[in-house]
Amino acid sequence: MKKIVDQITEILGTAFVECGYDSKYGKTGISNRPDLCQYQCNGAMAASKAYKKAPFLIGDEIVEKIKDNAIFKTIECVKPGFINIVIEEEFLGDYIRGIATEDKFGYETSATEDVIMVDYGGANVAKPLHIGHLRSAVIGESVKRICKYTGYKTIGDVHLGDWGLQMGQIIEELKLRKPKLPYFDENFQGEYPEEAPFTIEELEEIYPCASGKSKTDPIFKEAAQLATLALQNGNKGYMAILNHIQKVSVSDLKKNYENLNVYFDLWKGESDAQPYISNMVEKMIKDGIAYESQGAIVVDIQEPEDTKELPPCLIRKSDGAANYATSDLATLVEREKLYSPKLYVYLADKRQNLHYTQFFRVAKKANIVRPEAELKFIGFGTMNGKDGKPFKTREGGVLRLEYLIKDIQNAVYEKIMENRTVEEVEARETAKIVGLAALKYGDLSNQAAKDYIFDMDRFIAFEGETGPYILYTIVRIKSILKKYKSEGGKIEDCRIQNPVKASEISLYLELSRFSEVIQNAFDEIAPHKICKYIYELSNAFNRFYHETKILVEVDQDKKESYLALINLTKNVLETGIDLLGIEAPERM
RNA sequence: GUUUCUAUAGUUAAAUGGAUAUAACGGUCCCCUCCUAAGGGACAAUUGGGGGUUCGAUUCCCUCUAGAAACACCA
Repeated sequence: MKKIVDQITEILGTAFVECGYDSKYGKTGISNRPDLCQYQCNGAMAASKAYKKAPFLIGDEIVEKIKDNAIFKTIECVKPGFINIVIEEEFLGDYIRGIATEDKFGYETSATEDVIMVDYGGANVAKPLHIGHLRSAVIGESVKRICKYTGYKTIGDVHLGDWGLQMGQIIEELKLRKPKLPYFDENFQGEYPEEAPFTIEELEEIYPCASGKSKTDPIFKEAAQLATLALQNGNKGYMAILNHIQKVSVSDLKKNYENLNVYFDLWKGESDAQPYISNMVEKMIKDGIAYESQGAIVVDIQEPEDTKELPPCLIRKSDGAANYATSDLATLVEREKLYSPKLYVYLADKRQNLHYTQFFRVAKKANIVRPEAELKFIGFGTMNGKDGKPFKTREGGVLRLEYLIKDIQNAVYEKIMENRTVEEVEARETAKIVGLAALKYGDLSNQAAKDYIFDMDRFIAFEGETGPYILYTIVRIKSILKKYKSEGGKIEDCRIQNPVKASEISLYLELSRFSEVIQNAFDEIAPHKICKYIYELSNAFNRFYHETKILVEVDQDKKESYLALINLTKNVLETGIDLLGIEAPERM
């Protein structure tokens, strides 16, 4: 269904053309002065310069041309040259009746076969998720869902950190602890055991221990580097260990991500790119793109139009091992081969900006991706404590993600128990859902690129722009609908009438914005736009709710219209939170 | 040193170059005979400094100040 703003833009665009101006001046948007009008067009002012004519003269001409159109209740040109528009209730009513029955509330999908690859999560094997992984998972999941909703085939890849020095460190430490394992016996011929020689708990202890040693003990560090290289050269025993590490870690990570409502389509890792590396690097050298510098292989990425200096990208270390950029590039080789995405979205800490700039440029320069493929980096800021510094535990350590989630769920539980008399089991269940929503909404409602302050009390508040407030609104609607159904009513039979009261019109207008918001959130890859929208929609509903008695309304048509309206509101809100990766409980 | 990002009410955050900068929290006040008051309404309060481009700048450009970060063999 064509969006209301687009319909108006088209009418105005035609009028501009008929009056001898360019159609682009017809561009109309939501008014930022709701007290004056619902929609506004600023084209007359822009046109005034191009056509050397006073803006209000142009505006008047346009208004004169279309003022009799049935969709406008009022249309006028004011002060410098704004064209202010209020639409007819009937037109609005028609539109809302339309979106209530259409798939995706009338959102016109791009409906292509194109693929969007979302690279997020970024967990490392052998290492539990900590708060540093929160934003990538939460924002990435939402971005993936938004892309999918707009009609693209979307693939989410966790892209595990399972390669590089960290693996060498673990192998070396394991060798010191259990030297008799067959993996370390070069003459071992048989099959390696199926069972991993460690549990996830041991692994999570081995890794920081090894990584610490590597910093203080140069002998250990060298051994770890050798092990890394051996692994990268395909040492059989080491590969088998890597396999164990992956298996043990992935099943644990899956569980943890599931608790966050985050699901990946692919569980690939850096190690999967390994087979592509040598050919890729050789080709780049042969093509004259990559060259040797200080023993390493690098690629220049400076371009003539650059005003600033960009350091070259290192794609092979002097000891011959692969590094970060190498595996990212080689991963692209595989992704191009298997999926040829139209768009790649990478989510990572914004501090990695330079790395992504370098790696994208190399990918383009070496033709690793097709020229038309687009590579986008969404860098996000850090989650800080109330002191404005990166969030730490009381002891100054890095907080495990599961503990953070538990903390917030417990806090919500306390709050539910002090307010209501709900069964403990139900309160626990509700607190789980609401707590997660509070955390995710608190994160997603900020622009990704900015740092934000984690304030538990604010996030779990039921007032203000918070997850719980949105969920509360949904629950409230559900409870009215449930009551209606229990009295024998059928929501499916209810038909939406044209809006009458101001609060009703506002609610209709909010609902009509849905498609626009989705498009905007997708274009800018900005989940916070959806947060803002569902918050405003909730507000519009609550205002309407406050002054409208729904179930006791005596006029049957009106009552049914209200019910259909709030049902639609609920559906839109539920779609909205789903795009954020949030769920709503039945009761709160 | 070079480069990047950030700067908005007391606090936390919004704003395709548009009108009187928008919300929330906190503050002051008001509203339940009523489907969840876990709600609604009212009031006070903000664009770091200085230039420029523009009819019009929180937004674009320059500069200063303050904070954060990245700068080849970690990922």
